[in-house]
Amino acid sequence: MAAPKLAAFFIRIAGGEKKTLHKGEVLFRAGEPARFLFSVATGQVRLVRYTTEGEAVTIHSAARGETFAEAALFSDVYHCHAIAMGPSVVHCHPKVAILAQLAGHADIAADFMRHLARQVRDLRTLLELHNVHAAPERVMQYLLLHADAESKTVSRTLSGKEIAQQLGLAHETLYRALARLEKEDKIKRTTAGITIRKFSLI
Amino acid sequence: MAAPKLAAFFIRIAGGEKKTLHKGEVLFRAGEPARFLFSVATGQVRLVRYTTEGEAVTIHSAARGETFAEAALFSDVYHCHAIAMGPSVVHCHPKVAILAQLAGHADIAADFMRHLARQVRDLRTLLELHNVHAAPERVMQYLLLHADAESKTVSRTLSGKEIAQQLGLAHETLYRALARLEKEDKIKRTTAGITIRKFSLI
DNA sequence: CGAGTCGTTGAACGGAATCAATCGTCGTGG
DNA sequence: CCACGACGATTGATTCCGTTCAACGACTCG
Repeated sequence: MAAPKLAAFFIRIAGGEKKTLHKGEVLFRAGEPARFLFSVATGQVRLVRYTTEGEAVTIHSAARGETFAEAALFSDVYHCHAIAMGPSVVHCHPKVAILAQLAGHADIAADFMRHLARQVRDLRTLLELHNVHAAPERVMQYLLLHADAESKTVSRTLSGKEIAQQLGLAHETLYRALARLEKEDKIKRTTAGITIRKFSLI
Repeated sequence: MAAPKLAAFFIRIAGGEKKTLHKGEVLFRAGEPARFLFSVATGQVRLVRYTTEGEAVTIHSAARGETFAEAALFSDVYHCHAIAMGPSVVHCHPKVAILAQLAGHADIAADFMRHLARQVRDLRTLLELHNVHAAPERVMQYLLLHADAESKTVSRTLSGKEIAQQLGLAHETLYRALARLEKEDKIKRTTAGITIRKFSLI
């Protein structure tokens, strides 16, 4: 995923301040003036809208390393609520500073576009992955897409639960799929990560 | 979805030439120099990679109105293959022309960033939608997100099959979900579109 | 007037979610 | 330093519902 890179990009051009949230704390509400973009250092922040009946509709769950509210750059107010799902730390990047940088430096603007385009591509790939119905197959393709080309290994940067959430699987299903793939000798699990035995992307 | 708007944006700044593809025709291959960005006028184009074993991995299915290969802007070569899934017409937008416009006009660059950011937001929303497991609920939330605020109606711009594909559902399941929602009096289907009876987003 | 596609409903199967329980590890505080 | 709690990883049993296969009417387009 390119999200961590985008977070680094934000930090580089804006120098954000940190903010610590406890579980359930509201970072911003719909209608409030949009002054910051955010990146998640630790924890998880969920963006939700509410129906007139009070039912919540989740727009996005930003996990560790991901950014959110980029659209705030082009909007006066936020259009959803941001709520911490657990104890979390977020970086706040002032919108005006980012806009100034983007307007003043064509190379920085190009960088930003590159990062957005990459994120679009990654999201579409992930979305396509969700259309693979068989769990072991979906996991295998995820691993193929994320494996290092040289070592054919996916490092343990994300926990199993986090990967399962990305893949839209229950974590039990993910572990079962991994166990099955290992039994079929398609992957090998070590402390370092998961190594692919048979396949690799051209 | 914002994709159609992005397509219009491309056309506005680049003036693309049309290209007609028959089913199975290859638009570009991985490794070829990236000279164009594309938008789908009619039909459907699929982006795929292949494993060393020859197994196809779909990266993205670009439907009518959507754009693809935006990442080509920042890459010398394409990193996947593009294949028409059926008889299709695509607009080809010369990369150099777009880059020149983006570099020369800060307002156009800002437009492009806005469109990319919107697309990121839409994709994340769609991704989140896939985590709703119950089909009627998923369909309901899709309708809530896409309904016109005034009329509370989703117009029939996409066919049922296309919506089902977006939602990651078999089309039969979508129709069953719609039938059930209508029986529960939550929606009303007319020739104009689908009207939401009870809910609406704040 | 066919051919093809969309919309719709039925029946049966399979597999993922869910509930539940266990084990290991890490950090924390007493 | 150890007891405790929290959480990740793992496996088992059961339920449920979405997929799949199948069939049919309606509609459009050539």
